[in-house]
Amino acid sequence: MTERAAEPNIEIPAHRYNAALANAIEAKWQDRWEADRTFYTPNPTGLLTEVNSERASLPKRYVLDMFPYPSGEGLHVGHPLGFIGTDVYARFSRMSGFNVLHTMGFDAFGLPAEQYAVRTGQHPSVTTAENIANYRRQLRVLGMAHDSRRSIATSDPSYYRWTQWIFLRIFNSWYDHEADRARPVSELSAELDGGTREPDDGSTWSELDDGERRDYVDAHRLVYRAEANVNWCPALGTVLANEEVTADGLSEIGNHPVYKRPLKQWMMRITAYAERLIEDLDLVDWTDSIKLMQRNWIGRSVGAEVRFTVAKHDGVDITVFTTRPDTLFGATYMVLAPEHPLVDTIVASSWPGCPAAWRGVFGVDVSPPEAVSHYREYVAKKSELERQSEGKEKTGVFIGAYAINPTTNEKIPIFIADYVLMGYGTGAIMAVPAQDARDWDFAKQFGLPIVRTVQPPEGFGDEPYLGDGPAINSGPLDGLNVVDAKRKMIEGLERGGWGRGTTTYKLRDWLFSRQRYWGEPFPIVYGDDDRPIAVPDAMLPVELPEVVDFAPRISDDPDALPEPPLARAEDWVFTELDLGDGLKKYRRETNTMPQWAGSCWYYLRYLDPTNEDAMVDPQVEKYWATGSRDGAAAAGVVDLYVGGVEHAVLHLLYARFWHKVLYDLGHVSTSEPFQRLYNQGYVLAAAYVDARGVYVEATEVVERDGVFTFEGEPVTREHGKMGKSLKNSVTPDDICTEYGTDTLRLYEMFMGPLDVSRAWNTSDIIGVHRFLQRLWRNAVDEDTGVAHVTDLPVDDETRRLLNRTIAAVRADMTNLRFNTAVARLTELNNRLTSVVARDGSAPREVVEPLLLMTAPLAPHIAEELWQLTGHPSTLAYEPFPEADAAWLLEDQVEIGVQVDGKVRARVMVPAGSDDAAHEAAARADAKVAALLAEKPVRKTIVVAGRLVNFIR
RNA sequence: GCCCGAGUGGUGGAAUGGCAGACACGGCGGACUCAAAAUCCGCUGCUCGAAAGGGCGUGUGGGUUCGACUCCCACCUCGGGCACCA
Repeated sequence: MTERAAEPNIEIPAHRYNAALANAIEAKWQDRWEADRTFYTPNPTGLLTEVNSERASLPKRYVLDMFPYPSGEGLHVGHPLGFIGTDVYARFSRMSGFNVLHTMGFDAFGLPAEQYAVRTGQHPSVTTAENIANYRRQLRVLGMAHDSRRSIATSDPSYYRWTQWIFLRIFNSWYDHEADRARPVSELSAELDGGTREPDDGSTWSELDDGERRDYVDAHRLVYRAEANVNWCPALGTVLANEEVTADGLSEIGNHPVYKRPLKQWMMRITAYAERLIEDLDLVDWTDSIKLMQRNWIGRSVGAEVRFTVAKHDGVDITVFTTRPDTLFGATYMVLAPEHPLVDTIVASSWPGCPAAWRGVFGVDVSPPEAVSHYREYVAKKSELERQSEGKEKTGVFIGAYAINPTTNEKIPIFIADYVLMGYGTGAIMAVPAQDARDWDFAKQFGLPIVRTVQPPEGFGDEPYLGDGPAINSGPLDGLNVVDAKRKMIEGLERGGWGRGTTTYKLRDWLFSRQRYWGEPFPIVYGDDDRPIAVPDAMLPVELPEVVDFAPRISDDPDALPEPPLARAEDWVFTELDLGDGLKKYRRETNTMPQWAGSCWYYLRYLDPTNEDAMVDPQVEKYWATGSRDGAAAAGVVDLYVGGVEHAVLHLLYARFWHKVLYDLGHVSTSEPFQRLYNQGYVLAAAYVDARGVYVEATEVVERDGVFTFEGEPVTREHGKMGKSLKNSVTPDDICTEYGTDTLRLYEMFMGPLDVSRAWNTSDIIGVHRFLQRLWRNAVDEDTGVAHVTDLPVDDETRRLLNRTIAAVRADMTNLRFNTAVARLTELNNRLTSVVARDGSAPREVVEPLLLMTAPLAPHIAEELWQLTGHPSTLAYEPFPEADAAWLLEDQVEIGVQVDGKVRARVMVPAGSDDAAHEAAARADAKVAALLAEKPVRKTIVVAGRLVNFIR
């Protein structure tokens, strides 16, 4: 602000709306909303029924933000963009007659708190509590109308008790593919015991002993343990998910080297839901681009599995997956993933006659097994960046063995190469260089034969051909197009027992365990036989032990073994429990859950956060999931979910997966969690880089004539996402102090459409601040602080503008177009300014609807003015204004007159007049008449109320 | 490399087949003031013109249409996502 109150002869009116007054009003209303419990949302039954209880009979609307990780930095103005958007929408929804659920929790487990703890010795629970307190303070300053009782933190034992409870529901389930849903494993055991179901692995149930039966059931659970090739990061002492490793092979957090190594891990069988996760995207209102991202991530592909026999190894088969079974005649070699289990079985002890290049780059003297182990080492070390820079350069090693192509009976060499991944399909491919770009590059590199099986068009070059065409060199398939050839090949494979049509997914099972301290402990113990046993529900939560040394055992040695911090809490790990058969000794699971676990279901806990008997009361769940709402029946419980697009795949997919398991088991009544998803844009800001390429503090950069300097040194300007790393943060606290919260809220909503990234520019804020100042001045005498409103009617033109504004703002609010809503309100307010200048007072007929429409955006000033204009109670539940249709119509409308598509004149016509009247009015214009006199008119187009176009 | 999205005044943006540039910032001018600030009023896409008025204009090039920022094709640039997915 540039108020110069300190200078002597300056008179600022005593009641001018400036930062000081705004802050006083804001503090007053924030205190009052809290004291009056204004935004408590009633449940229809159960624990949270006592305040605002009459609203529980209204249709419900559930508005949700992606909850934040409470970092030590606090919020910058980029964070609340979505929060303000949902707050505006929630306030608008309350005024539109909905019982609105809106609150804010904290995704409080996670690596940053743990790393900070390792550095400083401060316990993560202490820093987390401090950070949450700071976030709550900042959110309160922003004027959020949250139901504070419903806030949760995922690291709170009263919350993660239920995360563990859900884990056990999933652990105790299996996927019944015939019924296409998850069912309790107790039912699986009962069916096997009762003989109504046979094991699906060829064994006979009655011949299995108790241990084998348990192993069978364990192997079918939705949560299971498996050796997984994981990203082991010795420096963090933990295993990272693929998604947490950067493109150059470093940990996303901390940039430490990451090595691949096999390790026994907990997995969740999300792949069982692959098909439903794709299909049910049709039920939700998400943007097509987000749906497409999820579909691509799940990556369904339809094709066939083909069995190849291995020459000189009787009974050893390799099964491959291919999307192009029609090209089998052109399979001239085969590639296994380097870690494929059959490699060690079939690798030759010495090279058969083969080109030297096939032996790899490890020297001519090494044997095939040595070459294999060298290559595996090479692959484990190779970073993603190095692979990327290789481009079309392919690497691999011939393992000295041959497979038989079942269609040609020819021997084809078997290679290992890192372009084949163990986690996709069967970890083995048949290579068809003529019809696949990667196989083509590999074949060219290693001098392997290329046989076309699809006829490319005339003039096609020396390249792989991926298009359609008649089959050639393919025996009985010759002449068929790709689709028909695929079908015929699959029939042939199935008849001959060489394969079958099948579908695979890119999606892999979810690696669920972490070797960290600051996460949910698994509710799992091990008995003497080392088989996992679920901790009974009654013993939940399994609380994190209060260890002193919670740091993971970090190491520079890539061969070091992961040791979770919890393993060192021996008093906790070794325990005596009575699991129904007397006190016995058990060992606790020492892995913890990933951060995604807590965020998979927080929206369900918001429904009934204080319930100690259930995750959520079933009746409460039913109300918020299926309770009457405005439109058609919905598949998702949350009506509007707003958050960053960076969660487009992982979080949203994991949460959908958990929700579907809970749905299958009857714990929730909708098949999807989030009905409407909206991705807000990022707040960008200028950032400055010095000569060394290091970011400098943006607030201290000086501009002169387009040249930017920092401490006298020239710096370069860039644009990037606001945040600590670019040193360009602006905090909401500073803006609230300098202009007021309402100004900040209004500015963030006015900057642009919610879903578009926008540049922060503090100097633009003054515009919306002036809007509020003018609104205040229109309703209140700046000298006395008393409202000057009149009950006299307004002129017709103003009344028309009022009603047009109401109609437009209502539509904008519904569609989250807050930027244009602010523009419409500004227009109306500017009109009101002229009316006040003319009449000396403001017509209540305009002021009141204007206040009510402004209230969702700038609630504090709206409440204050509502009170000053004579209303004792809050406007939070006042009905949102409705337009009077009679005043939406004009007497006269201006239309454009085009001659040959060019606008040449504008004329007035009576509203609702017919085409002939439009044309007559247009022809009556002197300029138009002059133009039309030059040449005859061939055709006339009239769009009523819009334009007339004369074509000559 | 593949996939998705976006390119409109000096700036943020508005208009989803029908009068391009709403609203705001910035700029220019005026009123008020000794003066400045604040406030209020007016002008502000580029260009030719003293003016009246004309020409051009939504990344580029084509196309569909009486009419295209909007739909289609190709290209360019920027942003985001993915990593050899058979």
